[in-house]
Amino acid sequence: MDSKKVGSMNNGVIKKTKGRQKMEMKKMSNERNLQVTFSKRRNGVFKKASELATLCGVDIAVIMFSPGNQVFSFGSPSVDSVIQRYTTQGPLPVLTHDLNQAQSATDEADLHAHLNHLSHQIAFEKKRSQDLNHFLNATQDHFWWAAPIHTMNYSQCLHFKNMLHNLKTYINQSRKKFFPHHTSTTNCKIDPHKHIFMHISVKLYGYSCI
Amino acid sequence: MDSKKVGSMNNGVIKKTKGRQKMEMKKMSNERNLQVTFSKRRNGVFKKASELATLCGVDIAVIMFSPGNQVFSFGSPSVDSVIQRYTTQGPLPVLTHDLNQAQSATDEADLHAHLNHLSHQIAFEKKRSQDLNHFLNATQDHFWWAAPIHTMNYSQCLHFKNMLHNLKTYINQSRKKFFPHHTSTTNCKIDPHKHIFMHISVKLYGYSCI
DNA sequence: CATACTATCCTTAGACC
DNA sequence: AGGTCTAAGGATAGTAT
Repeated sequence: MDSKKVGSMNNGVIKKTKGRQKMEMKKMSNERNLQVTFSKRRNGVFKKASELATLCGVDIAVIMFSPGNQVFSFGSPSVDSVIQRYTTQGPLPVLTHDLNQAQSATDEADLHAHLNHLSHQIAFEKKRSQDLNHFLNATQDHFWWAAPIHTMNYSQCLHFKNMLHNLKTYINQSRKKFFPHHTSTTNCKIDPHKHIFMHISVKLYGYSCI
Repeated sequence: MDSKKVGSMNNGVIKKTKGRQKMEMKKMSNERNLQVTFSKRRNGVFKKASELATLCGVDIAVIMFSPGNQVFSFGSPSVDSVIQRYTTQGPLPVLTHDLNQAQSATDEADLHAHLNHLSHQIAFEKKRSQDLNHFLNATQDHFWWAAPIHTMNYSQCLHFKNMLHNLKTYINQSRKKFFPHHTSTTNCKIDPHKHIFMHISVKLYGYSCI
């Protein structure tokens, strides 16, 4: 129904929805929003880089380290090839942009914030190591792709994506074959072009393997 | 005056203005437009990267080679620092850096040792995947398990079955962990932790493996 | 944490300077 | 090469799920 629309109507009163607001160019204070924003914008940057590579046929690499000290990268044709080319032929100071230089002044407040941040990182790593430990204990003979998604690099994700795509196809075939009257549908969304660094989603409602 | 508006009026005839058109995701044919687009989008990517660095406090590097083989780069705090960090610890997702603060030296040492141990295991898994990727790059083809199921031989099917079994186990694990009170089998999210590069979601309503 | 939604704001193709 | 303008399409902050 229409009533599902968020913020459009509420008790017959038009409620002001929170659209996009002008972004203040400084580090976000709200940790929660920061996380969401990072996730979104990270994909945004990767997408832009991918489009640029496709449209203009340029080689490009993007490397970033999240606040949690985790690495994310995108490369066309590959991160390593671009880096190698860069280190070989081009550390020439052609164009280095320093747009965000205004905040590079490190004062005591920054240092304090940094230390605070580091302790957060420690906590994060600790939790993460626990997750990994549990996982490793649980599956002695696991395959790489069964590892937590965030440990995969780009090519591994591609790999995984292809696997899921194929899996979906096969599942659909099997379902039709063995459950022709099953009305439910598999819902595996694989965006072919836009989000190449992709989001794939799989839900296991019921699975049985002989 | 209004007459300065480009394309709005021409000889008393409303002329269709050229707004932005939906972009076809392939290399642009027109050399001139390609050059212009590259210049615009290059700045766009740099801007996005800069905003991401500022808003979320991430270290990021962008390197690209124009069609004319010219280097453009952006880095926060610097391209080289990010590259170095990437080449040093990059392929390994975990690994911390040392702290100057000796607040909890014991915990830190413990944690570091633990992470080190885990990183070895991860490295092992990484190597496996790299070997696989290498082989697959050589053939420039799809991965065997990504091929239609009927082209698999017996051992491959076995392998695939194990893969699915593992996937299922892991998914269930994750579900129990993050949705302990979720009684239904719906919505099994692979969501071990933050910073997931992609989200997977598959519905398996019926699957049978030979 | 990821995602769906929507209102806003931003980016940019194409043409012109 | 850059900068301007316009209109369309894209990106995304905040929120709820």
